[in-house]
Amino acid sequence: MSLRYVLLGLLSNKPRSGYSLHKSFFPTVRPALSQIYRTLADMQDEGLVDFDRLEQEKLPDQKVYFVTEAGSADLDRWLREPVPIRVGRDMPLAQLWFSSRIDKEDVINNITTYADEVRNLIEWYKTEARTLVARGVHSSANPMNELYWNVAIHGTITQLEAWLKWADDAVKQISSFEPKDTKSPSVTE
Amino acid sequence: MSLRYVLLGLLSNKPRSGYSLHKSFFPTVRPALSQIYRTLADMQDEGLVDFDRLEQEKLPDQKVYFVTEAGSADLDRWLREPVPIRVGRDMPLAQLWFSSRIDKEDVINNITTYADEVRNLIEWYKTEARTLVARGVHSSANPMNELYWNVAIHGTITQLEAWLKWADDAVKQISSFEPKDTKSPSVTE
DNA sequence: TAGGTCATGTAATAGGTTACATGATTGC
DNA sequence: GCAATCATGTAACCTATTACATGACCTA
Repeated sequence: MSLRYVLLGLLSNKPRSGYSLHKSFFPTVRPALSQIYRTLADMQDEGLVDFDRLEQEKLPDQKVYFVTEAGSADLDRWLREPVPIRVGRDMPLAQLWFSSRIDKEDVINNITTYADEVRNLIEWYKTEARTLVARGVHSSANPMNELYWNVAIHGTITQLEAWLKWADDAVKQISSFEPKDTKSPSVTE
Repeated sequence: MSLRYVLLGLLSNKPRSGYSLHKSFFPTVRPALSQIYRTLADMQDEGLVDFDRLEQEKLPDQKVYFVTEAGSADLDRWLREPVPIRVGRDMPLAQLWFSSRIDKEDVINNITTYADEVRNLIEWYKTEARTLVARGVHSSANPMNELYWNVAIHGTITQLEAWLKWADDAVKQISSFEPKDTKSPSVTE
């Protein structure tokens, strides 16, 4: 996902701690906290971010990270540059590739489980995600943010709905498929 | 993608060398050859695969890997188990999230570039991929393979078509969007 | 008093890419 | 003669996950 640039982007909206950055992610795509800390440390070494120490009474100190000039320039450069697409690497499809080794029922079962999970995700993006974003828009100065954030969420939902449609088709095709011999082993060569 | 299981699956169809495994992947999802060699070595250490050395005249020796009993059991276990889905981590969407920092025209430009790439991929999966698979089916004993491989390819195409549809929508929405103030900086607080 | 939130991290492991190294054969 | 194909790998680097470690405060 290129964590570095997402962190730069988030910090450019508002400086915050590693802990707070972690919570800024949707739960569905949230990286490990330890990874965020390490990436921040690396970026600081490279001069892309820096931090102010914030002392709090009764709570632990925070390192409040912000984007430097160099970091800001790097982010803008990245935003203007086309980034690679990755398709066809999904594990469920990889499984299917070799599924003739197992029973049809097990294959259908997996696809169904998968579809249920996707349905939940769609629901989440249509409700929770929209709510989170609406709050975020409120705290942001730029009027374009609402547009872009909605378009981005719409993108994820479009993807998920494509998976659902595919899963339905797949289950139909697989369950209705009748090979010459399923039980009696006669055609071996 | 869980390379280990894809390699086990490919080898379970037919034993072959690391070099040959590399060529068995669609170019769009092909891992680095060095990664394949390393994964094979790891799997051999764990007893999931082993190899016979094939000496060729005029060509370098091959290590022809095959799946062991343990490897076969491991593959079957994995095939029956639901695997995680990952959605929303696509870099183009991550970019969009922070694109209010750059010009609308640059954003549209990126999405257009992306859509062109997707169109090419769709074309490829509908022609080349089908051809490659047709050859593969021919060399495979199990009658279910053709079904599963077609369903898998259909899945990738469905995904790609969803991206295209989204890209069209996105460009329309972004180009028609008119914020209150783009040039004159008046609403700052 | 047990579990959750706030807040920082290290260490080990796994997965993946790019660059580099070797060397014979084949086709243009 | 030069590039591509066949065939093996090592080394460095980057990205990501899981487990472990610390410690104060707050709530049930």
